[in-house]
Amino acid sequence: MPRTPAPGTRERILGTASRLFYAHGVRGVGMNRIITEAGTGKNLLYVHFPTKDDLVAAYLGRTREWRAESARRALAAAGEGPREQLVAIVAEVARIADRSDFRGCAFRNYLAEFPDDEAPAPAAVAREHLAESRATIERLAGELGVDDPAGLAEQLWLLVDGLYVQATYRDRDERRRGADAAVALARRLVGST
Amino acid sequence: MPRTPAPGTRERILGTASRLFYAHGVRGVGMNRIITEAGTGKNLLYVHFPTKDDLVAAYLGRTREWRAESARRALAAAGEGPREQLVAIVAEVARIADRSDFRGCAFRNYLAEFPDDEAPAPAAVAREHLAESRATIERLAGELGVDDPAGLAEQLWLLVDGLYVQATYRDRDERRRGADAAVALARRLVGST
DNA sequence: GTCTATAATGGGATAGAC
DNA sequence: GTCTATCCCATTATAGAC
Repeated sequence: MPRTPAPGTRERILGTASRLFYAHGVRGVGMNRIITEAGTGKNLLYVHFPTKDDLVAAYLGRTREWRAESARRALAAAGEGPREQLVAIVAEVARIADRSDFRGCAFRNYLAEFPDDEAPAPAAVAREHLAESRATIERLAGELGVDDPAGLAEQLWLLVDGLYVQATYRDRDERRRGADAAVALARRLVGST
Repeated sequence: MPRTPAPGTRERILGTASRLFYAHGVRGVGMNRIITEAGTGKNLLYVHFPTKDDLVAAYLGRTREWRAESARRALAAAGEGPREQLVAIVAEVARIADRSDFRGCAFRNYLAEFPDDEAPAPAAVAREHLAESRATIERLAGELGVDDPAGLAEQLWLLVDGLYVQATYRDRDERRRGADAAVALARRLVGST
């Protein structure tokens, strides 16, 4: 019976690849660099991830998981009403966008880099995450009982989009100001005190 | 005496390259493809643009010019007060973002694709354009005489950022709704009727 | 047998030569 | 415009270390 391969290997490769893809862009990072920085052999990487697209899809899937987990925790920590939950969503993005190592949304960055969906698997992960995030905002806006829940959801989603893209080109002080403005505006939009 | 080169050649090359860079991303378009689709010789292209970075910088510079011209026209068509001018800025972006061939902001897309500024010239063009656009909003917000002009400028800038990034991944119907929401929110923020 | 290290392969990239 | 030089890419094959 063949021995189980070292259990940490896959995670180590994926962690290194994720860090590099996120920091420098997917096309800006070659497989050789991932192999070198992960300290693994070339063969082993291709056992776990037969193609680069598989590795990219795993990177986006991993990012999607921790983003969903982070959002889930933020919603759990907020009050139960849809008003508090909507503010919590924007505030969570604002808090993330304020981190020094944050360089924008991995999914939006990926779709900007590959507009033609030439790699179906990673593009699907990115689009699914965006659709799911947006659906949450639409659902909460609907529970709010306002006149135009769809319009409110659009406006809040604009703030989320804006927060993310600012992180791709603004310095940290500017991002901080953008984050504060986004949270303040979100509170105003949902009619919170 | 050597004949003057055909005057349209440079523009034709640059036009073809711009269309391709914008549609498929800078890294997604090779020089061979530009040469083929422009119907020019390889020599001629490298005479006008010695390196790909030169061509990319010219593409962004050209885009910057028509964006500045379009914004100038929108401001001239709007009322003279800062209130109307600020709404006109957001409305102009919303109108552009609604076009079927629009695929987001060329500068934000470029910076998402090349986060490391490895090519100094194009990155400088992109960052200068963003800084200049933002300065216009800050100036107009300052002329408005509100309590927190910097905060208002941040909020309007979030809308502009959001409008642009939505165009990179949403379909046209969704973009239309986002554009309407952005203009409505901009009016509300500046206190317009 | 599991992994690393390295060479080899085929394709496409920029760029230059003629 | 075609042809070539040089390089980097993803991927595969080979050789060897523990």
